[in-house]
Amino acid sequence: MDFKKIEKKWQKKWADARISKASDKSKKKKFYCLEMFPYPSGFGLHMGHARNYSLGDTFARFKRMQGFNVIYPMGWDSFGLPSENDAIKKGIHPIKSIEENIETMKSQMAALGLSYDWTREVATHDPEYYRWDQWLFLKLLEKGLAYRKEALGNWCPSCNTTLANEDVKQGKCWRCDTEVVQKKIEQWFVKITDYVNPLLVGLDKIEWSSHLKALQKNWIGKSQGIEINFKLFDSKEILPVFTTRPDTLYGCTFVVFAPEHPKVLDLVRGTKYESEVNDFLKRTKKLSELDRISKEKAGLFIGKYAINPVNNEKIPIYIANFVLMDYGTGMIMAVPAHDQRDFEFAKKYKIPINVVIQPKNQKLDSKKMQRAYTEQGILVNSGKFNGINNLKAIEKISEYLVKKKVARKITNYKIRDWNISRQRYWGAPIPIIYCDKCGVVPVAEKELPVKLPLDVKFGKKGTTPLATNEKFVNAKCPKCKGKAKRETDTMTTFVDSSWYFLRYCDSKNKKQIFDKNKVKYWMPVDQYIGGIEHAVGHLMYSRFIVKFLKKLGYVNFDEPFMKLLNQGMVNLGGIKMSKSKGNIVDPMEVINKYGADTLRAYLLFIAQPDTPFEWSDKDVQGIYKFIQKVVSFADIKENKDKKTYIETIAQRKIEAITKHLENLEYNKAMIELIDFSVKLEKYPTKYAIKIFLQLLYPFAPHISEETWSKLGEKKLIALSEWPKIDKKKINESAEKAEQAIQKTREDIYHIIEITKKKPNRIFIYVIPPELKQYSALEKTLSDEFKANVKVFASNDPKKKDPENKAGKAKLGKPGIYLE
RNA sequence: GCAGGGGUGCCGGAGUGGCCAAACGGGAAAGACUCAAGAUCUUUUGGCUUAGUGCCUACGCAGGUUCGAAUCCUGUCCCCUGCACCA
Repeated sequence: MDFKKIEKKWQKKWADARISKASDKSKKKKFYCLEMFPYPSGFGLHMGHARNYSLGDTFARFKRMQGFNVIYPMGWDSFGLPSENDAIKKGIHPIKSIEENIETMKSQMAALGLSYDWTREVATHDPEYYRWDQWLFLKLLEKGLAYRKEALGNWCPSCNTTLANEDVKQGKCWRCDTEVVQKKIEQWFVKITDYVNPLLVGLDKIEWSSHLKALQKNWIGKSQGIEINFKLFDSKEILPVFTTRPDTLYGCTFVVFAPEHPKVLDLVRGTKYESEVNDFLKRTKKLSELDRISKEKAGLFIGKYAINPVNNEKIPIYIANFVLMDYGTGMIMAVPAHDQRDFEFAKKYKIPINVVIQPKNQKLDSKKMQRAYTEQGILVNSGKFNGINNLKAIEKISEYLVKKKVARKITNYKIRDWNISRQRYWGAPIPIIYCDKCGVVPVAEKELPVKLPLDVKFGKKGTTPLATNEKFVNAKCPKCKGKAKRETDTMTTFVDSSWYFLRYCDSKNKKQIFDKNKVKYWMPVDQYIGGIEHAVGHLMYSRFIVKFLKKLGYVNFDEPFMKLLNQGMVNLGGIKMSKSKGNIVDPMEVINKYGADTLRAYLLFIAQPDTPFEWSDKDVQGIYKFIQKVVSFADIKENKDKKTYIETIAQRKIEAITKHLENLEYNKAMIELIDFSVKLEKYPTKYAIKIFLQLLYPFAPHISEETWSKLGEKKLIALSEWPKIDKKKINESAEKAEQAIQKTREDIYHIIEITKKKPNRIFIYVIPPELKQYSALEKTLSDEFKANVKVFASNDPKKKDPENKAGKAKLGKPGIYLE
């Protein structure tokens, strides 16, 4: 079987028939099927891509057959670090490597039989693309959503750039796994925090997995509580703290500042604590984020006291390494009796522990406590709130404090503004000019794009490649026309990818980011497919940008991706396939050996699409056998004996496979297909085979097309209509079954009558799938009859046919057998 | 700690109230073909077994509902994934 030849042939025929073309002008209902676009890597497609795109292509082909006007585009997330690093190491300019890589990957995608509409292709390194990144940036700036500030940022020492919080996974760089350090640097931020509520509320509208939604919810980290004002002792100064547990306020025995809190130095200035505090700050600063977390709680009394507003107690003020500057107010009220961290700290520094919540019918002794009591309970030592359940007390004490004007209700979020600056070359330049006179000046919209110069030097220490091109750096101030310098940072590639799906709708537009009407027709994306690693990055940014564009009036929807499927990883040896681990199987090798259809069908069959699976060559061979069986259907002899049976099966398969595909249960659909093929082998009819091929086509398009044409079909299967259930056939079959059962019942009575014998057992051997009804037949027989007879029905001649069991009774044909 | 998802035979993985000792694929065993291997095909693959259309034990564990439970309910144990000194 020459798969390569067959596959090439059909790929060409599909291209000639333009089956992938998504028409902007169509009366059909649209369907937007999208996969996350790849970075054009020098290593080409990996198995993860193959899995991702097989899922997408199968779905797109399915939807086309269902009669939708399907847009199924592909493009390139072509800015980014790897090619820049290659440029430094190997001296190849990114523009060269990227464009070569794109060509390679494109041909690999073709080999896999992916039916993209290439007329809509985009590449983010194209100035015609990134000018709209810059345009977006200017819009954000104009609306006050982009700002520049010097702040502690996540710095990856290996990538030599800052990272957004979303790029840091478990304290490490998402790209290179290097531990991230904190570095103070001036960067551009986007106020994604202005959109927390829409981002949260919008989740209810979209069909994403609860897991993914939870990730985003977690990341946004909404928590409602109150900000309580503690007074500085002997002063009018107010120290606000944020808490979600005002019910424990009576048990607060100290307050703690984050070490970096600016107030701290003010408070100790000129006191005997100053040098000690400075020492402590120096030590904490040295620690990386990770070390700081893993280290034991450590802190320092700073010689000052605060007043607990609820009982006017004078309590000491500390600084401590476990308090975060960028959450809440950077200061906490510590309740050692009921918070484990505070408990440990209090034990270490011998601070009093006051129990204010107790379980019912039990007294807690603070001296004997081994750990904080964090369960529910009844308030004690809490003045007029004694005896109240602590959950209820949260509300009561809050109200009391708000009334007293020492607190206000507040909602806090964990999510931070989005740092978009990268100190790297291969990205979209940020369209900003710095003028000594006028300050920060945006480039005018009509001057876009600010082109990324190709003539730069790589690998110069202490500077970025962009800064080595003086022609680029030195610019005229747009305002005063005086000498000025350009921003040499570029944007994170996540800006590029936060709107590319909109550009597909109108990829050639030179006048505007896109035509509103075209986007209105195609968007939102009906089915998005991609990795879960983008849960809080790309998927959050895209939602944000779309909401922003809606506010600007550019789009009329506020959620870009209605349905999302996160495909699972492909493992080998128990871990994810990766070049660095050396455990990869190259999809192209599999295609060369077994053909694209085998690879696709295998990837879809082997596991639920969202579950990781272990690669197995043996399993691939199993699917290969199946594919070969399909080929043999082209010259199979019809067997009309069981026409009704196999045609009814066909109806069932249409129903099941359609349902499974709609639910993205590709593996189950494949199981049904394989099962169908087993039955077809036994009772083949042309009608059933044709339905089978149509159902198989989205999964294994080439071989389905080939077999289809060998059966004498002139029209492409790709252009055929998705099979519909033929109710007549189902009814017909049900009727037949009903008749057969009727007849069986009569026959049983009849046989007994004429033989005058009472059989011990009756075995009904049947083919039709309505086995349940046969099984129920026993119940319809008379009681007297039932008392002596066992009725058994089976449709499995293989297992139950005694012929196969040590040559017992002959049982070749379906019918009634009495013993 | 918070949040999400799971426990089915040798393995992967279907099955959500009776066609279930459990689909489909892999593995293993036997046979056919072959000088042989591979490929292919056929059969077997929980235990007992008088070989039966039988009995017993089984879908993490323990109970419950039901004529009937892998499937529903309650409790419990275990595993995975994400976030995390977030106050």
